[in-house]
Amino acid sequence: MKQKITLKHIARELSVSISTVSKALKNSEEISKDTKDKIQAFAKLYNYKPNNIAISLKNRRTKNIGVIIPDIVHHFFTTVFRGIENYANAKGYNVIVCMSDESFDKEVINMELLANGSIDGFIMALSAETQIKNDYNHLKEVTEQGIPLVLFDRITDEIECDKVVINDMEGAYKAVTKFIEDGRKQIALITTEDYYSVSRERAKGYKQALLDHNLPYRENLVLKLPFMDVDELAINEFLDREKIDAVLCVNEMYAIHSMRHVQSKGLSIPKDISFIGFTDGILSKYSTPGLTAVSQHGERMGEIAAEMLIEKIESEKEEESYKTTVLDTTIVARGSTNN
Amino acid sequence: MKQKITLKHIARELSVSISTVSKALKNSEEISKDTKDKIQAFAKLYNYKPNNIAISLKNRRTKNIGVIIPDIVHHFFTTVFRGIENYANAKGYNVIVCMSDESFDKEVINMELLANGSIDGFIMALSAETQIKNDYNHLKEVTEQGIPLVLFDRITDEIECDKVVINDMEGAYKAVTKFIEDGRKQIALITTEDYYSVSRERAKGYKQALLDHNLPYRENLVLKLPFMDVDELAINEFLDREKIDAVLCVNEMYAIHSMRHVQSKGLSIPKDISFIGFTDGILSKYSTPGLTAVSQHGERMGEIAAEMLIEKIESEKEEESYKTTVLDTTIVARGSTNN
DNA sequence: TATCAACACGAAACCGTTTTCGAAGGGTAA
DNA sequence: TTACCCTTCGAAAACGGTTTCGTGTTGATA
Repeated sequence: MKQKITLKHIARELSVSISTVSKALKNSEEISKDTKDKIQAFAKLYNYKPNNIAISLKNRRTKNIGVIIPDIVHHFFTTVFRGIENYANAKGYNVIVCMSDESFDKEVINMELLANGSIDGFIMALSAETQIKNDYNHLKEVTEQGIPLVLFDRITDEIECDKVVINDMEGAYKAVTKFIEDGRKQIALITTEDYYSVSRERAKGYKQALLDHNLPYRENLVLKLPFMDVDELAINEFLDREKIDAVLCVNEMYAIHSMRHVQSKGLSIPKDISFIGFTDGILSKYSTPGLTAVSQHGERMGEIAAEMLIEKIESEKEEESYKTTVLDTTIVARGSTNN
Repeated sequence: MKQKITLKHIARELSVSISTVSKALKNSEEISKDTKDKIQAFAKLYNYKPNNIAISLKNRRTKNIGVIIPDIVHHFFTTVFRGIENYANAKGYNVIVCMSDESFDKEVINMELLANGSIDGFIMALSAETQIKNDYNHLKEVTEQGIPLVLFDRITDEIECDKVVINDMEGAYKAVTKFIEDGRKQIALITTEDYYSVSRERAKGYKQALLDHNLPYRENLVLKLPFMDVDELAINEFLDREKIDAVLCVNEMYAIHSMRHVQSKGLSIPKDISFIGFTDGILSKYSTPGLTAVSQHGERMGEIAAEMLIEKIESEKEEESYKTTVLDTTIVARGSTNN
C-alpha cells in the first residue's frame, strides 16, 4: 500500500520548503521556472493530489452539498436527485444524501450532523412528520448559522429561504379541465390529508377547475387518505360507492390501484371511467393502459434547486433575498384518457 | 448570522487554554469537576459542536463512504442504496453518491475526486462502459492506496476486493424450473449482451435448468438485446416469430413490455404464456397481472456491502483477505405464472 | 523539613494545505 | 562603494481540532 504523498514529502525530497512546493504546483510567478519544472515533474511522477480535507479546512468550503429527502426509493425524488447531482457535479460539488424516512427525528439528526462543517448548503424536501408537527426549528438554526438552504416540493412558508416547487394547483386544474373537456361530469379526487403542502394545492386546483366550469364541488367525491401508502380497501370502497366517470389521483400508486380495481369490475378505461395521476413516473408509462400523467419535471426541479443553492454558496455578499421558483406542469397523455 | 463557535472562542471567553476546553468537553479525568462543569455549561449554552472537517483532518478518517452507481433512477440500485444508507448511518457514516451514467470516464473522474481524502471507502457497481472496456485501472489505483472497496451486483474478477452479488445463476435456474414444473415446454429468455456479469450468469442458469430437466437448449429461443433500454420492435418480432409458452426476462421492463405485447395479441396470461422477470421492483407489483419476479433483495445487499466496507475501514490490521458474499434469490409469485 | 505523588492545567506538535510577509542574494545605477 | 530593487525562496500563521508531555501547586509522608 502506497502512502498518499503530501507537500511535506515532496519538500523534503527536493530539499525545498513546503511553501515553495505549494506555490510551484499552483504555477506561481514567485517561483523560478527551474524549480517549478522540477517540482511539477516530481509531483506528476508520484501522482500527487492535494488532500481535499485539508483544503476544506483551510477554505472553510467543502464543495459538498447535503440533500435530505424522505426516501430514495421513490421515483420522483430520484429524478430530482439526478438533476441535483448532475448540476452539482458539473460545478465541482459532491452530494451527500440522507434519508429522513419521513421521520422528524431523523431529519433533525441528519441536519445537525451535516451542519457541522460537512457541507456548504442543504437541499431538502420536508418529511411527512415534520409537516405534521409543523416544527421547523432545525431549519431555522441552520439558516441562522448562515448555511444556505433550498427547499423543494415539500416546502413550508414558515422558513425564509429559496424554494422550488411545481405549480401543483395548476397541474390539478389542467387535469380536471381535460376531464371536463372530454365530457366527464363525475370527477373524483383521491388524495392525502392536507398536511402535505402539495396535496393542499392540488385539492385547490381540483376545486377551482370544477367551479370555473360550473360543475359542483362535492365532498363525497373526494377521498382523503391519511398516508402515502395505499389503503386498498378504502379506495375500492370509495370507487364502488360513488358514481364516478373520472378520477384524479395525487400519486401513481393510487391511480394504478384504482385502475386495476375498476378493470376487475369489468369497466373499460377510458370509455367508462378515465384516470389521470400525478407524477409521470415509471408506473404510468408501463401500466395497461398507460396512465395519463401530470409531469412534475423532477430532473429540472433538481437542477434549479442545485443552481439556486450553489449561487447562494458562492455569492460573497450576504443578501437576504429569497426567491421561489414555480415550475409549470405538463400533461402527458396516455391511454387512460380519451385523446 | 451567528458565527460557528470554536474551542478557541470558548477558551478565550473562560480564560483557559484550548487543550483544557477540548479535554473538558470529552469529560477527561484530567480536568477538575469545577472547570469541566463550567466549560460544558458554556458549550451547551452556545451550542458548541466540533467541526467535522477539523476532526477528519486530524484523524485521517472522514466517516464518509462513497457510493458510485450507474444511475440512481433505477429501482434496484435505489433499494441497494437504501440498505447502504441505513447501515452506514447507524454506524455514524455519511454517504456521498455519484452517478457514473454508465460512462467509464465519469466513473474514473468521480473516483479520483473522492479518493483524495473525501471518503474512507468505496461501494460501487460497475458502469456498462467499464465492463465493456474491461479496464479497471482506476479501481486498482484506489485499492493500492489502501482505500477499501466493495463491489456489488456488477462486479469483475479482475479486482481483488470484497464483493456481494446475488446468485444470478440460481435465480434463473429457479425460475426456469418453476416454468417446467408448471408444464411449460417452450421457454424463452430475453436478456442483454454478455458483457454484463449478471446477464452471463442468468443465461447460464437458464441453460442449465433446461438441460437438467431434459429439455433442449435452443439458441433461437434466446433474445439478446444490446442495451438496457427496451428495443420494443425486436421484442415484438421475437415474440411473434417463436412459439413460446413461457418467458424469463432479465429485467422488469422487458417483461412488462412483453406482457403488454402478447396481451394486445389476445393471448391470456398465464394460461397461454407465462412470465417471470428479474428484479422484484415496483413494476412487477403493479402490473396487470402482477409479474412473478426473482427478488434480488437489494436492500439486504446494500446492508451487507456497507457492513463489509465499514469492517474493513475500521479494522486496524491490514489483512489481505477478501470475501464474496452470494445472496440467494427468492421467487415472488404473482399472476403472471400459474400458482 | 525535604521528598514525592497526585492533581490540574497549559504549551506545543500535528493533521495537510494556503498565504502573507520577510529576507537573502545578485544585479544595476549613482 | 553604496544604495536600492528584483528575484526567489522560506518561516510562520492560520483553518479547528486532538494529544503528548511538561510544569506548577498542593498535600501527605518519611
